Amino acid sequence: MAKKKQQDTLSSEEKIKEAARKVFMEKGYAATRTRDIAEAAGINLALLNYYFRSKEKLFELVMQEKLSSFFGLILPVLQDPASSLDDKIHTIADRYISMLAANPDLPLFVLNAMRNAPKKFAAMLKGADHLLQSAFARQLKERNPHVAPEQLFINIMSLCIFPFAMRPGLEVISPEIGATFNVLMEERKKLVPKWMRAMLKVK
Amino acid sequence: MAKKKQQDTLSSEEKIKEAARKVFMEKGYAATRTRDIAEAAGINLALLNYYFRSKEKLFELVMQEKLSSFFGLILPVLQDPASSLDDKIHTIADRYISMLAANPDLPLFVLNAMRNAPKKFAAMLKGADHLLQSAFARQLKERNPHVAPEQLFINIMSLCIFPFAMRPGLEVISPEIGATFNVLMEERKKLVPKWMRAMLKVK
DNA sequence: ACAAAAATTAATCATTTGATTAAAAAATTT
DNA sequence: AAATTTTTTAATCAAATGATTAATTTTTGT
Repeated sequence: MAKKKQQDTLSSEEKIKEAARKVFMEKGYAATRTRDIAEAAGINLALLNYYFRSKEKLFELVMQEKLSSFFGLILPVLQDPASSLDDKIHTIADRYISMLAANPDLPLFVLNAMRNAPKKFAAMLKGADHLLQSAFARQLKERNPHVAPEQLFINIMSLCIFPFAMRPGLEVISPEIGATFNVLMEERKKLVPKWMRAMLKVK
Repeated sequence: MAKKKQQDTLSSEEKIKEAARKVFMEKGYAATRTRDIAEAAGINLALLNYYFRSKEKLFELVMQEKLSSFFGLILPVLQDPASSLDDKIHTIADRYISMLAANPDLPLFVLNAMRNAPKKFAAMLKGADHLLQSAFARQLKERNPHVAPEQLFINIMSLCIFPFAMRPGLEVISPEIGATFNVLMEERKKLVPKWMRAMLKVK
């Protein structure tokens, strides 16, 4: 109960943000009612607009946050010239799988955000473009000149992120996978680097 | 102009279905207004309810269709005991990449549908569960007893499908990828099988 | 303790939205 | 061609929804 006071003392503004994160992540922008958020936050509907002006502004705040945590995790790694390629691959796999195990709705939320508002997304990622000039791309190209580095970048993203996006479907086509999903993902922290090394040998 | 007559003669019911496919795929269920569909179909709003009773019924029709084309493509391959493992991998990669190049919105639509209505999705896929008892799973296990077959199943799905789901994001972090996306995907038809073979050697 | 500012609420508004109704138009049947 | 059925539309409804307003309560500063 050491943390109880802090929870109860959460400001209304923070309670609304917290509720907005939860509801927007679970249902997406269009399916979310501002009343749902107000109820989840335990505050009056008008208070939401008092603090955040509008549903859209509140959503952009949440989106900003989520995109930052999603890409903030990988961009510094890609651009680090000091670490080795193997290090980068290991770090990306390990961090992404850990983060997504704790935030299972994040992939679909980010994918939808990118598709529905590419302009806003581009604005938020200003300066983080030009993947192909990154240290990661250079190292991939050095290790395997036969395959375009963007292909291998797509691969590590796919292997780490997509399993979480397809989880609900996996649970239907194989209940066993549903039951052991977290174990499988934990295994992937070590497997993805091994698979990437194997793929890097392919011409 | 050989087909022109057929287009113009499209029945109202079919025009509505066609418009519903387009709008639902682009915007998702919640963000779609029945009026958008009516307008895109060039018919009166009331006619939509006359033929399809409700927005939800119309959506389920479209979802049924899309899920069928998405999974109908892979399930027979997985269960075919006659074809080799390499054949299966090649067929899946080739067909998925071709289909998704022609239907770029399909992955996100299917992922959202599975997450938002897993019950309905399960009902539609009745009899297609038990992936782990499929010929594909058995062949994976024979070829590489060290890695769980579900991991490799997840991998081929990820490598084929995820690139299309992340395309809008890729275009932002690397405009060059955006410009050459279709070429990259075409290359992947041959690369994915090579990568899968390489991964199958990993213990 | 009092005034001013900030936070919170109930009530309400204006639009949007899915759906229905009743009537008109078109097609089909007799 | 008259009657019947099917298709289509304009008008409208009721509920949902994002947002505002005006009043009340709470907090802060003096």
